[in-house]
Amino acid sequence: MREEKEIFGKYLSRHNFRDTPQRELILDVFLKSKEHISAEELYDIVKKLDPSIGQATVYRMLKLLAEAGLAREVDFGDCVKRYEYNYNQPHHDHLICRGCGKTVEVVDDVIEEMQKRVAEKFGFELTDHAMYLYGLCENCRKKRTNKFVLTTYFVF
Amino acid sequence: MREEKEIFGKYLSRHNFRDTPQRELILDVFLKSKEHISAEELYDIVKKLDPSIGQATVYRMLKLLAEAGLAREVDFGDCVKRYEYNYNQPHHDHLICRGCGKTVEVVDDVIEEMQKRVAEKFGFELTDHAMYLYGLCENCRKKRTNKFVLTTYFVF
DNA sequence: ATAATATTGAGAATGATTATCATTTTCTAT
DNA sequence: ATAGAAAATGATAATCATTCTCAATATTAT
Ligand SMILES: [Mn+2]
Ligand SMILES: [Mn+2]
Ligand SMILES: [Zn+2]
Ligand SMILES: [Zn+2]
Repeated sequence: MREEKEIFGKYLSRHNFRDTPQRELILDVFLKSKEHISAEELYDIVKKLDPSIGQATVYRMLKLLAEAGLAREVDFGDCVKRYEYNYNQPHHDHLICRGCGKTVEVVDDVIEEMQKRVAEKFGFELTDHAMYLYGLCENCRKKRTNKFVLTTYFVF
Repeated sequence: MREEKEIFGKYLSRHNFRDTPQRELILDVFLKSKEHISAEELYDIVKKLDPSIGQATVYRMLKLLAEAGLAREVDFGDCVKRYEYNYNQPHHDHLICRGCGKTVEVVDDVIEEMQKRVAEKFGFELTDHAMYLYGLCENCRKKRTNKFVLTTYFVF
């Protein structure tokens, strides 16, 4: 909390950007927010605390946070940019349930290593990657099965 | 070519969809097109052959092709849906150059296997995944290096 | 305090995609 | 071949997240 604000403060002065109450408020809310928040979701919280804040400011701020290394952008496949806390966090990928949207953060060293090798095999130097594993969580699998049983039961 | 048209014809009749000259033309063009084509790009080609065709029809047709299993949707991270030929094709992922956009189709059995295991470890049944490896191709790395050398030369 | 510069909020604009709807086309049963 | 039901089409409007524009305001270094 304290440390992140310092990091961001340094980022601002390093770029001759200015410290404003809007930026401070948005940073506070972001740091307290749950993971994978979208600009709209963040804006909804922020405007309750200060209705005068415009949504463009929230969009702009999230971009700054990503540039400052405090946030990472993710996209679970719906083309809505979501942001997660990224300061001193180890890299991870995501496992997402197609049924309920539940996400799990995962990382596998073998996969990470093989990705690098695959890239090198084709003369590429890997800079980054996007990996999203989609599936059905335990709960959603149960529901799916029940529905199927029910349907066939009625049909025949 | 012949086979794909048959597949699509069966798909149409199975769903009580109709065979139209627009659909035939768009299918023809899609089958001849280069990989990873967007709706707009396909529309640009199609409208030269038949200027009366609307772009909505092209969008609708690509959705049908994906449903019929003839096309697969991909998104290289810019939130533009692209479609690639998918009939009897083995699964593959993509390696994309951040410098020039060049793509390479890749697949790694170890990665595929580990993805399944990671999902299972968290109680998920994997249905599909999106994996995009981003990097710099050999050419772009050379350019990048040259630019860097030049810059530092001038700065110091 | 001042001037230079950055930031803000409102609203317009964007760009890819989808929805709407009146008109036209296809298919199927006569 | 023909009529009638159903589906498809093309033009256009709508959507949605995001970015842009710009006049008004705030911050910062002097
Ligand atoms: Mn995450
Ligand atoms: Mn491909
Ligand atoms: Zn679930
Ligand atoms: Zn390249």
